[in-house]
Amino acid sequence: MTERTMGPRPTLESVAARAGVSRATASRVVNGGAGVRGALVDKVRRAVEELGYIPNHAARTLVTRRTGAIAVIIGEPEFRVFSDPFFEQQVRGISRELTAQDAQLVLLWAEGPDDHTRIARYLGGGHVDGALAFSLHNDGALTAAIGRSGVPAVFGGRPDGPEAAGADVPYVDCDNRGGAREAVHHLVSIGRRRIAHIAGPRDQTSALDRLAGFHDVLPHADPEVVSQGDFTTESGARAMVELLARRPDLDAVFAANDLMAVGALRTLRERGLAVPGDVAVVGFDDMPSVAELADPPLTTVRQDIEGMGRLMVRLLMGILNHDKEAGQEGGAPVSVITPTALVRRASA
Amino acid sequence: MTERTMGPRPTLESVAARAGVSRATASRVVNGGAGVRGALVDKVRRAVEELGYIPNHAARTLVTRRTGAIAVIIGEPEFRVFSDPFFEQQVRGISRELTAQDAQLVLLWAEGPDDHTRIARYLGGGHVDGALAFSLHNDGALTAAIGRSGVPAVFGGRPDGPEAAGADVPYVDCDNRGGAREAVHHLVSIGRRRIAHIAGPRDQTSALDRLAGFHDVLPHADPEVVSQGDFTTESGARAMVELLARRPDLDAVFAANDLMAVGALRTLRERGLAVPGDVAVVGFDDMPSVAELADPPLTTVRQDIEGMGRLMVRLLMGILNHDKEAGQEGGAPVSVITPTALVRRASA
DNA sequence: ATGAAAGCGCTAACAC
DNA sequence: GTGTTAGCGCTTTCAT
Repeated sequence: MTERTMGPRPTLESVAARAGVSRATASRVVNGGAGVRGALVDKVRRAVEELGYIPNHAARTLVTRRTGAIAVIIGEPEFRVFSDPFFEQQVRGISRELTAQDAQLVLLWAEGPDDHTRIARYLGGGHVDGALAFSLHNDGALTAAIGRSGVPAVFGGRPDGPEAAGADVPYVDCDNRGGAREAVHHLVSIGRRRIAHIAGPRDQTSALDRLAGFHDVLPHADPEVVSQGDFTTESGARAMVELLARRPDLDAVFAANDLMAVGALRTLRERGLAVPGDVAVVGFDDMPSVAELADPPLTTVRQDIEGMGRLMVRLLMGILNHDKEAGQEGGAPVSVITPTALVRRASA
Repeated sequence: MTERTMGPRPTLESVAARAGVSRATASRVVNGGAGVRGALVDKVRRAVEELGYIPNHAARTLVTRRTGAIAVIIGEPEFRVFSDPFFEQQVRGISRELTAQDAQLVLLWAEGPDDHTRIARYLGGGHVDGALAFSLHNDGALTAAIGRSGVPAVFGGRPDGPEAAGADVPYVDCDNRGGAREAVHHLVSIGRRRIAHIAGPRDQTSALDRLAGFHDVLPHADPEVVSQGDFTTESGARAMVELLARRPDLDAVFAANDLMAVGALRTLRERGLAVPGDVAVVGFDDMPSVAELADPPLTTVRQDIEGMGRLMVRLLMGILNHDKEAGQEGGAPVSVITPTALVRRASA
């Protein structure tokens, strides 16, 4: 490696000197070179190359008031947030889009209430330009802390709770309600009439919205046909047992996510019921290694999780640029609801 | 919320003014207050409180040349890095220790070769004080890029490949070889004599070291008794089939990780062989939701994964502080090998 | 113990 | 187009 005995790191000053221009011109070139004669642009570029110049981030931030970094805040009401494939996909989408926009991802892991103030301070400290957070349950305090910090933020999933009530925070979520409607419609369209629902946690908006979609199509459904789960496979199996006890004659079930649908499949198999022959099953999410590998493969509602992650970034960037230009609060923040699509496989 | 119509954010200047001291004194107080009269300390503290002053990070970094941020670099030769529970635990340990040290975690996700230069540039750009990376396979280029950047780095797992050869990079790893020895010793001590090994990928040092440990205890083992796996449950099951074909009389098997041990358990069960009656099985890792829940529960070698994550941070911080004081390269970087412990359960 | 002042590296008016 | 200049907010000698 031909590494010149690197003294102190080269500064814009040294680049300018070497190129025989002023610091201002050097700066212009480094930042795109608009309004600088081609000859000089070349000269400066060469100097940058030869010196191995890399702009000093702190100095730049100090004057521009932009850090180029975005915080991704992970609350952890549950164990295993990261192992969750849903989550991983979303963070991956975020990471990719951030990279594409040349921004950095600062990971903030909130493990408990003590961390809320720490995070609020951090956000308030101007370390990042904006924040991305997720609407998990029990995170009212975190949501509030983020709001208080004054840093623009976008949520993944529709926020809930009193803190979010009038707040009108921008978020990205899939059309949970519409997707659920489509799922139930599908069951109706293939002739099912005694349709049950395995609902997700009552403190997660996605679960509530899916339940609402179910009721949109079946407004007169008996409360007995909806059983409560918690998004785990186990709970799905248990809920299916309950439903079967209450309604032995049911001919279809819509589970609020794939994992619970797989649990239901298990119970059904144990009882010797054929799917979809006796009971048709529809899930939600279209989790890669879940829906496709289920037995039988799961008909489910797909959502573009990675895309939602990317969208969160774009939305945030939009808000940041808007803020910059419009000075004060521009138009109300606009949330994005992404479409879902029914994926037909063998289970319904 | 009593929020004064916040104009521009308060600066040290305004704090000093309000406290009736100089900026220098205010700065001293903000940074611990050493060598400042108690009365003044109080005054300044109060001003900070009243104004809601938060130090400007960029300005501070500009003069101190310290960012207070550490990069965590995630290479991704495989799909599903983050879903890996091993990985999650380690990152969690890192995150916790970083928080404890009041440092920030900047996540760098390297998805392909194109990202190497991007990452090298980022590291070289002085955005972070140091970096943490992992020794996955096929990451020679990444490792090299990190090295070239000149930023102090600590690896998780013993690095491999030509790039790491003479480089002598600091790393944190568990005593894979010693742990493997202990596992095999245990099998010997309970009277097993025909012991086989299911090895992990040949391009991962952890797998190689475990294999070496196996040979330490059984130097004359026939090559036939070691079968190749890739750390997945599936591969463990297949490897067990092979071993059984080659050595129908084997009475014990040491798998290089828990997942493969579980696979072996499955094959054994299918063949109607009792564990540990006919064949004793030992794994490696003591993965929470794997070893304990296996049937029968797995005897395995435990390593403190989260602790290793924390150690990576401490080691890095040690290097950073050392660099700062000693000016130039201090003593050679010292890696840490953490101890393992055999956990006896039912399988051996 | 405290203050005055220099300067970290950069961008952005503003002049030319 | 290009250069000059004034800070951004902070830490840190260096006097006092």
